[in-house]
Amino acid sequence: MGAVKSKRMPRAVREQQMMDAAVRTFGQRGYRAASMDEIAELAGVSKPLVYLYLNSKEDLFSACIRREAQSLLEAVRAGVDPELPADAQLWAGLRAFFVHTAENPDAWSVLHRQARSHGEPFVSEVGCMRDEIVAFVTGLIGAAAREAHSDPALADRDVAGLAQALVGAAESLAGWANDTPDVSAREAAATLMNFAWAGLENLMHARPWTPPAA
Amino acid sequence: MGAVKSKRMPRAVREQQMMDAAVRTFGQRGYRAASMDEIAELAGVSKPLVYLYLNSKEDLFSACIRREAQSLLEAVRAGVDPELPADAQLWAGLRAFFVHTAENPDAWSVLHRQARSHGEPFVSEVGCMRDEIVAFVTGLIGAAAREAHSDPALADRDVAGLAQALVGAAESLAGWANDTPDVSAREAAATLMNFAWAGLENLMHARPWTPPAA
Amino acid sequence: MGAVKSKRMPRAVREQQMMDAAVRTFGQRGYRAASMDEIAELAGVSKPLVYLYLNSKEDLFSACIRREAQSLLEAVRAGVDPELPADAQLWAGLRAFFVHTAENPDAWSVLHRQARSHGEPFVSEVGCMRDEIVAFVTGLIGAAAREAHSDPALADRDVAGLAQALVGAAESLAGWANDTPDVSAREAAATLMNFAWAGLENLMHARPWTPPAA
Amino acid sequence: MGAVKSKRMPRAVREQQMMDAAVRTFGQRGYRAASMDEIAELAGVSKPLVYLYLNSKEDLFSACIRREAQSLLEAVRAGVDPELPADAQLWAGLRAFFVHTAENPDAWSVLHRQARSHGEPFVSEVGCMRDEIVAFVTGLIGAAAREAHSDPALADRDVAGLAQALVGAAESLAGWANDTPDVSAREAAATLMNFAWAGLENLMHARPWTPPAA
DNA sequence: AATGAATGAGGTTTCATTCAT
DNA sequence: AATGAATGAAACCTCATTCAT
Repeated sequence: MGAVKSKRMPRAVREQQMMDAAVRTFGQRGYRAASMDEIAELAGVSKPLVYLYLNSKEDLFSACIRREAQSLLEAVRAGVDPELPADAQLWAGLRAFFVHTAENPDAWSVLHRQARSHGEPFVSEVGCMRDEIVAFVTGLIGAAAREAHSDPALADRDVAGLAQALVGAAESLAGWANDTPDVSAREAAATLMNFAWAGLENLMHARPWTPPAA
Repeated sequence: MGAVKSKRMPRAVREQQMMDAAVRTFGQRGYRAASMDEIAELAGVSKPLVYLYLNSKEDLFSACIRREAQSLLEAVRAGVDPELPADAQLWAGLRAFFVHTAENPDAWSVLHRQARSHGEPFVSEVGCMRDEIVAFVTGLIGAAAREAHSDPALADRDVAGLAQALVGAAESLAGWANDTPDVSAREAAATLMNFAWAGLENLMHARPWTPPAA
Repeated sequence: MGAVKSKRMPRAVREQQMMDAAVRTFGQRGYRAASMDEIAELAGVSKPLVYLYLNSKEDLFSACIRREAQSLLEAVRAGVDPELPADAQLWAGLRAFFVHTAENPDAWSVLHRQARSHGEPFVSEVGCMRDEIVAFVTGLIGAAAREAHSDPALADRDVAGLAQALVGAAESLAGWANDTPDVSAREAAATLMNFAWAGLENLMHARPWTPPAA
Repeated sequence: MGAVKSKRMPRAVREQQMMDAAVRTFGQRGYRAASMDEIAELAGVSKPLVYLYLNSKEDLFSACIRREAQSLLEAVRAGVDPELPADAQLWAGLRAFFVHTAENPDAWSVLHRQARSHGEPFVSEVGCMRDEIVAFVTGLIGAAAREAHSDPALADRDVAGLAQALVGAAESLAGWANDTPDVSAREAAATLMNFAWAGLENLMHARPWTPPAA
């Protein structure tokens, strides 16, 4: 099943193999339901080696979260060209995001579903990554507003709200796209972009929707 | 702690007590980490009684999912007045949704986080509820389009995508509102409405954002 | 092997059976080498029941220490008649002590050997019992000195030193008597009494041995 | 931490380093709780080297027992001058004993506590040393009796009992002195000498304590 | 209607020990 | 002379589940 069982690998390589197996197992079974036995077997090593290198189930899970969070962040960053206009950057970033989550569904499950359902060491860990993404998006939205000479200038609070909603919707759509056949990354990105860009424009041109008198 | 320990309750009441305890425990600990011991203790009954009434941990979890899904659906339906215009209906539905998730955070955790991370019997169960909500929202969007004499008519596929994105964003915001202090249900609803309505209007007036040449 | 395997005993009885098995196992194998599996089997129950009733290996060991320390103390106290003269009381106490340690060699091993080699929760626990015994002996020696109208009065510090040496020697002899065939409790007691009483008399008559000029 | 990590030492030296580390670890943690990992690390070598030189944990422990037993015996022997009178020899031997055990508490813990709590290969090993010490003391007591023209001659059996009690008391006091702050080796030796010499004199002058009619 | 007593199965973790270089 | 890589076996502990009343 797992990787070809080749013996006596250098530590760094084995560690990556173990984390690959761990991400797959955690992503599919969840943190609690995943067993170290299964992870070790999938990695093609014995359980004690997993403990020798990665210390404990908790540490292993944390390591996975950090590795995959880094990987996702880098994928998004690598996908955008900072020379382009803001809407093109956002579009590129969303595509990169959905492509990455589609290509690494277990990693996405670890980051989005499992890490958030299992309490404190982990929630913070993904929280950091999410904050970085939100900051990135916030920057893009701000830049877009300036490019459009938005008048009156978009309030910071509105920008933040938009960014939160956008990232939230993206997270949710990623899960949906993964779980639903025949939804391509590009399609998910386009749907969201449509949604998001419209909201942006309306806000920038001071045409917000207002609640009826409560 | 749990309910006052009074003996000899009719079955229906006891069952509800057990499910209350179960929802709380599942919501906070997760499906795997929750133990039948803890649930029984919190419910103020012995473990065999839980098994007598609810059969197994899996059945108990399913029962919780169904009960809470129903409860959420009813809350949303009860919140909207079908006589109002579509945007007012949407606004009311969102508020009802966010109020309910804020008032029942454990139930929301069960539906949104725990049920979706634990494989097949459960994922389908929440899937049904979600489909009903999506259908409901789809209906609203369609109605809104007709009210606006949208021309050309909004494609069904676009409506579906929008509804998905809207529901996804709502789900995401519900978690965010629950986890973040000082975010009221009303605020979450307004943020999302702003976001959503703008996208809707743009689409209905045929001003979609189009991707640059791929 | 173990107790007859009779099912559905009341909790208190089962607990005693488990502790009997535990004392035997801990006494013979040592704290670390004893396995909960072995204890459970010897007690004729399954391992989970041991954990249900006694919580953890550490708690089980502590419980054994406390029970056996109590038992030994009571045996010694029951053995002496406070109406008798001090030397007779000492003699009776020693006999009771050696009889008890001979009849419960595993318990004595737990108290004297195992508990003292395994760090802090346990060392204090036996320390308490030992202190009670030392106090008891100190009282007897003081009484003996007064009965003999010791002149000059025996210094408190000397009494304490004697009591420590006496108890230490008794502890040591108990192990020796248990490990050596053909040494009766009575014989051990007589040897020690001989040894101790002589020291007492010399001290009481102010004939201490003095080191040569260092 | 452990020895400075210098490579390519001759085997004999490395072996001593390992045994130093082993004695320290066994003495503090106990036989079972000590891990070969810890010993190897403390010795500044890799685990396979420990196995290459010392074969197994059991062999390593045995080797420690033998080395430390020898060391203690030699210390005691070196402390006494056979030209002196018997009481001076006893006094010197006790001092040497207590000094050695105080200076090597881990070694003493190995010999007195750990070796005796872990079954057969080890118990015999320390038993040998103990027998040598008892024989040595027996000789001294006999000599003292002869010097004193003890009349009637002290029965061999009494001498043996006394020697056992003396050695037992010494062992016990050694532990007590190590565990109790502010008890010097000299003080422990004096306490015991006082105790012992009095008993000896009484016996030699045929003034034994006799139990009341049993 | 309800429970005290009990367990099979499986989880994480540690450890003495060996292999190949 | 020395070690990095690796493991079989067994330890402690937990949990869903049932039996007998």
